[in-house]
Amino acid sequence: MRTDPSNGQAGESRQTYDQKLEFVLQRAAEVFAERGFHRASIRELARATGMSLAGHYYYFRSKNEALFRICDHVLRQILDTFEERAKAIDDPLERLRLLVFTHLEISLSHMREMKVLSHEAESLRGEYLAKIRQTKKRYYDSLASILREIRGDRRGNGRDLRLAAMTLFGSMNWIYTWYRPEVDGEAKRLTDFMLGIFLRGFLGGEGATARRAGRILRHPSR
Amino acid sequence: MRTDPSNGQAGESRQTYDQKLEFVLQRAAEVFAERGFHRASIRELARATGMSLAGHYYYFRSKNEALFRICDHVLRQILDTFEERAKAIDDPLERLRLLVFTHLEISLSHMREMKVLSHEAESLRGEYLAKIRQTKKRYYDSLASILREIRGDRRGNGRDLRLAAMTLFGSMNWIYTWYRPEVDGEAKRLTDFMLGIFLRGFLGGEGATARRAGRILRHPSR
DNA sequence: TAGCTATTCGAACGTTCGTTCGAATCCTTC
DNA sequence: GAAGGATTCGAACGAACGTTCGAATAGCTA
Repeated sequence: MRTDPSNGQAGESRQTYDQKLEFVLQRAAEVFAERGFHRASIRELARATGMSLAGHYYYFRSKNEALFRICDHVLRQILDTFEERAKAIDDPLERLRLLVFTHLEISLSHMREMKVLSHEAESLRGEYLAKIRQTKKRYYDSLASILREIRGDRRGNGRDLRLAAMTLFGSMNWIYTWYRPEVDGEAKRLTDFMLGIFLRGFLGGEGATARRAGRILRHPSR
Repeated sequence: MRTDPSNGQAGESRQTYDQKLEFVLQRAAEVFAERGFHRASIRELARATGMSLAGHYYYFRSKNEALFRICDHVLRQILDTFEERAKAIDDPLERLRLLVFTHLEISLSHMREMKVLSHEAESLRGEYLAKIRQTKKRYYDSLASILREIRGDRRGNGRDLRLAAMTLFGSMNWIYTWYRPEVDGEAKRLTDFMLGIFLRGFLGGEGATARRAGRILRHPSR
């Protein structure tokens, strides 16, 4: 049995393994999203992939590892994409728009993985849970630091900042419970809407930053 | 075996039965909230109540019925409390504040039940699921109609209204994932904060309604 | 105290679960 | 076409699950 994907022989076979792993995890995400992690069995996963029950254990050590990989992958995808895109951006308002847009864009294109992440990640145990929480915290810190910068530490306190961040995360992470693509439009529209509500609310509609936010909200740069 | 609580003999014994049922469901909510509905077993519930495994089937027909009762009870509690309180209130801004406050107040005082409702209700099947969804829709319609009244149908469209309602619900329903009473304060503070963000954002900071909302937000009536 | 009903229990049933293991098959390389 | 690792499979394991059922107990009424 192969113990570590990176140890395999190089070339074509390596690629095939990674592709199949991705395929298996994608189907797993669909099954977990539809049925819930604990209710879904690996026998159902077998039905969804066309493989045998035992065959899946070639791609993950346990059901929990499969869950971890799904959660970790989509969470890192959001965080990495945001950090890559934000490298060239200094304006905190633009960085906030980028964070919201990236979050929503990946949420809509990976709805099932996001549902699994939001809904089932806390079922993880031990090291798996610790790693996911650590990445989530890194993500939260990114948002909090942007908000702190936007507000310029002139008003409010740390508790308000925490509430603001959680309020925004709540709006975004709740999407998987109601979003329907044919009704609700695409990521850009949702970004304009949710960022609009949040930013006007967060800045209180007064001051120079708020007026600049008003211009950005009326003429979004992307 | 008793088939319907309301058929029992009257008086003390009746009261005892209802009290014990409430006790059992409260413990069940704690276990379901902590472990998740599918992972939690009735044997664990037995450990939490001090009763035997079989004894629980005197209070509910199935594990699914227990879940339904928990969800239905807390959902109705929010809706009924809000409708009762809102009877005497005409101003839609005040009604919105009442809705948010009631939702948050009951969320904080029944955090475990709310977590079960938000997290596990979609695991229900058949008639149970239909009933919960129906009540949720009634609740959504209440909010949507208030928002429509506030906006006065002057701007935006039905889709925007839907997004606004879901954005607000998202902020409120996400609370169970992060709320810590010693850090985040009580329902009134959360209401002022979340309603403030949402209302300024929803009204766009312009027009007479927005100015009136500004006054209400600065001098909350409760 | 006797009798009746409400309440609780121990024990078991059939099912499904995650996981393991040795064998079978596939695919590449020589 | 033989060799050898990569990949897949059938079959089975023990454990845990939701639910049932008849018996036992508790508590009230007569």
